[in-house]
Amino acid sequence: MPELPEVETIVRDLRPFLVGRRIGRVTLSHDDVLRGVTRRRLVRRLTGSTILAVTRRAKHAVLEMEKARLIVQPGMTGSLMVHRRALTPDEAKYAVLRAELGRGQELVYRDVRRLGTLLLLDAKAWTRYTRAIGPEPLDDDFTVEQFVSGLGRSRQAIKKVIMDQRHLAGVGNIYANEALFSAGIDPSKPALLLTPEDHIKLHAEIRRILNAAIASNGTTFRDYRRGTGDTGSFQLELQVYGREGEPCRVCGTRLSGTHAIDGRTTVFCHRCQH
DNA sequence: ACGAGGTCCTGCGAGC
DNA sequence: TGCTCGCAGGACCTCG
Repeated sequence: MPELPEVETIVRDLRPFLVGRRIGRVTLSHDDVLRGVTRRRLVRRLTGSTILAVTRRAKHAVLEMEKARLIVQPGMTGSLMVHRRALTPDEAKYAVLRAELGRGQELVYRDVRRLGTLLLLDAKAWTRYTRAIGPEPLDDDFTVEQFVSGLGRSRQAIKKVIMDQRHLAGVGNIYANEALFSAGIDPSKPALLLTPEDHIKLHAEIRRILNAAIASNGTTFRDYRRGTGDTGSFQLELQVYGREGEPCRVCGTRLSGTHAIDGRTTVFCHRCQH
């Protein structure tokens, strides 16, 4: 679920509540969200640590502490928020990680499907981890040239390539669909067949849409909630995602849908996109 | 090297 | 009403 704009929203919402706070009691309901760390080690490392910074890399929220970083990858249904009162039974039911912050506040990672993951990385492991992820599309120095070199000469569908986190950070299924529509590019077009004009348009549209989605606090299609617990509102601005069979907002053509690209829901206008 | 497909999980809505 | 089936915003793995 959460793609770059959703995680960016979460991180911005949580930052004022988390920076400088010391973590008290920590509980974990399921071990299956952990990667490369045991429950025992995670709990021991978090307990008593002070959160120094809350940042985002790709689709991950990063809590930086003195000796380690907690990486939260929300997957499809993960959410992260600070509760300022006792959790309701429903909130508690899917709370995977709970970390007390004092003053009756609690940081909660909630994940219904538990496809999300938690990692605990030291400085060296973090460097290795972040180096394997592609460039941040919203960085000031993310140029068209950098974008094109990241695409490689792949014959794979452009949609799959821009969703590949090794090539580009943070773009998931919703924003890949939207950016390709706005750029007028067929999602199944092999990356190596994109024209220089395609590159310029797609680079610009990815950035424009991600920024617009952040301004709307993300897309709540179903589960996504901001760090405040509220929904985002970019779903009101989606042009193609979730609109299969409905008329294209530009030309009125019935929007097509397929699962042929990497098995993911793809919606596009066969008249506007080539 | 690449594409296809399965896997991890649970909930929900459609259809019977 | 109640059941089963397919599908869901992600990422990783194996197989051919």
